[in-house]
Amino acid sequence: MLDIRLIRDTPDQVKQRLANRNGDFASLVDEVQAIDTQRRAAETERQKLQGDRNRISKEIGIAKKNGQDTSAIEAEVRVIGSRIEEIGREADVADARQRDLLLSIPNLPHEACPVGSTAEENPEVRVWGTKPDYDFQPKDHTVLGAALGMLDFEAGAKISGSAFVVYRAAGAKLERALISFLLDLHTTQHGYEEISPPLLVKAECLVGTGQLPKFGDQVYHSAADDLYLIPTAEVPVTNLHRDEILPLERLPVNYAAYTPCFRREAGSAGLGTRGLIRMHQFDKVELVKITTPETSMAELESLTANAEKVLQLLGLHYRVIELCTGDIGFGSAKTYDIEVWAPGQGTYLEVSSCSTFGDYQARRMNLRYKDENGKNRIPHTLNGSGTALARLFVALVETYQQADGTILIPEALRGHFGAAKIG
RNA sequence: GGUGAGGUGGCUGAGUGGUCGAAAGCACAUCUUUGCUAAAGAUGCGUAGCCUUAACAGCUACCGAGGGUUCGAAUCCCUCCCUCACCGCCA
Repeated sequence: MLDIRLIRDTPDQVKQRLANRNGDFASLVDEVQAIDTQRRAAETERQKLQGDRNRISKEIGIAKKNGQDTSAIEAEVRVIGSRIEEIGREADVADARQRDLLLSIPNLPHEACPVGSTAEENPEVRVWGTKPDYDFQPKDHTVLGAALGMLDFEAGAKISGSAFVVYRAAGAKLERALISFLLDLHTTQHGYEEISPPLLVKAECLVGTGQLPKFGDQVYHSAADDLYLIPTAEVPVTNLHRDEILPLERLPVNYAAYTPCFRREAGSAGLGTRGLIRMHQFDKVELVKITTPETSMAELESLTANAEKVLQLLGLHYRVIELCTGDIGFGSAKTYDIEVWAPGQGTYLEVSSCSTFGDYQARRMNLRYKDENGKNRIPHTLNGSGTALARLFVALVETYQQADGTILIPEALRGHFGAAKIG
């Protein structure tokens, strides 16, 4: 969430920067300011009255010790007490309202984030490789998957409904090989610590990373236990340090985690899309960093580079685009998307989204660190997919398909997969 | 799931209704002294909010969480959570 002081001191600048986003947040900013004024007035009065009560109660204690009658003065305190209750209720209501409002205001786009309103205005940052040529018509991964017995969408639908899939045989093994390939790369080459977190988390975690309260309809929820299925490993992994004060030596924190991700995709365009492109459950290796504010921008570049390395090693053509202010996520200050080329689709697929959240998430989850002067400061959090598996699977299978219907396994993956081709 | 014990500041640990935000020790920081790879002493040392300021200071809240009793709660009552031990069950 945003710093209330920033809103208090420079509301117009805050509004101006939010105006570059999609949606109208100016009225929320006004409302927060109004509530903040109310809250502080009530808070000040409450504290003054509490001070009075503390002082007088102390006097009562002393008087009683001296055997004096205190009934009159006790009655006086009782009046103060009921006033404290009254004004305290006001203060609490205002406080809760202020927090709600702050939680529903998105992050300020970073100055370095290009201004724009739609995805069409996202600048392309760089391109790696070229679109491969085929002397045959490249097939879609669903066709290849069915022919090679790797993907079974009917079984997925039968067991769980639409947008679920069953990987089988070489498909299941390829998925598993990709997961360990990604984890090994990031842990041994890029310095990340491997994390295997719970897949069910408490509501506080989702508030911390920003999915709640606004996007509650997108996550699966177990009502009986009030636990949520994670939509991304970002949630449990970033929240590992919720409510903590990290020593400076601990930074930067670098975590890599493989988890399945669960998303309801309610009202989402493309949910009916054929194949693996948009599923309710998919695998992903996520990279998470916690850094000092000074280094977060540089860390965003290295995080993105770490994710790109995956595609380079696999020999997959991709491009990196930068999201404009109208297209970045709720909590993000700046985001790069990595899109891999899928020949069977004839389009680029987003396989990674690398963002810095500035101090937005850290503030929500009360995460701090001690700086060199021993002062508590708010660190920056970053995350990026390294990468999403289902779409990587699509790009890989479609890119390396051969005229005879077999699929070549790229050199870098053969050790993990244990064979040079499928079919 | 059952029974028992317990949750106090970075750690250990005292504190069962009234100058307790909390003794003491450890750790840490600064200073002093003796001196040498250590010792002694002094001082400081939680978090957040409010109000203010050039700065200091002041006030309020926080002793697992939330309620309650009371003029006053770390301390009494209720609910919940967590940890540990043993038992049961179990991948």
